[in-house]
Amino acid sequence: MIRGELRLTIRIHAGEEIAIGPGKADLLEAIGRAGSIAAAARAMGMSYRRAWLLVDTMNRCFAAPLVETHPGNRGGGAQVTELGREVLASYRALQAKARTAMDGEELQLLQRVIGPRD
Amino acid sequence: MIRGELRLTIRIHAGEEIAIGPGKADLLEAIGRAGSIAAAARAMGMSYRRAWLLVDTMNRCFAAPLVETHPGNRGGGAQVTELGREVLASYRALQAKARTAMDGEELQLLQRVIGPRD
DNA sequence: ATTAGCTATATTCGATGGGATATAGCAAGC
DNA sequence: GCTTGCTATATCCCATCGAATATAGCTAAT
Repeated sequence: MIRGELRLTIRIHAGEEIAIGPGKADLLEAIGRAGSIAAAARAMGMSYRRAWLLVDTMNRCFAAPLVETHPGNRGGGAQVTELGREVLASYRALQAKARTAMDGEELQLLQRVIGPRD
Repeated sequence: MIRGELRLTIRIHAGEEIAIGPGKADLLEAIGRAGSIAAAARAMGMSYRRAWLLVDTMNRCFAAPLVETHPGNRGGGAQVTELGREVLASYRALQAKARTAMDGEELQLLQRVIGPRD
């Protein structure tokens, strides 16, 4: 019998665009680890184009860039800025707070009544 | 200067499908008010087809239907079942708990650093 | 019986998102 | 100076989503 899986999505919008959400947060982390947009994209199994577009949106939505980029092979790549780290940490903190806040009887009820067929 | 708008999305998955999320919860409420899928769809500005598909998914994902339907003009329509009301109430409670849990300095930081341009 | 308005379903079409691909420019190492 | 692997961008193609449309069956009121 399949039980319900909770998925919580936090997005912060800036007008029409999504300044940060789950995908962008993950990408930010991946860039921090990988040191470049291209390597982060490969690690996440996403196209460079998509990763670049996400970074571009983030950088445009915030008061200052979350990711700094430099062209070139050995000297090039991308780094997460100080603001980027702050934003990421705040986003993760929000996720954690929301997640723990939801533990309770309502969630258990919902998960309990999820489909006993297939 | 545009400030960030928070959007919190709670989804409960049953395998591949979404058993309930923000759109289905709103639809459930609209059906409760309108008394039919068709009227609810009109009220929400969505096609009957889409509304029906959402209802179908909900009914299949849960242990018992959240919406009971009856064909026909005057005697027909759709009602939210007791389980449907429970699920909706629980979902709304989860939303409220998560929303209030997120109020704090992290959220304020995020909203403060959202784009001062355009 | 006819009509109205619902459920239930198939088909078609247009918009959108994202992958794949192709350049072009740049910086460091060889 | 050549190569490599990054950034930055345009183009094309395909899959998916949902609106629009078209039936068909049902039920109650007229």
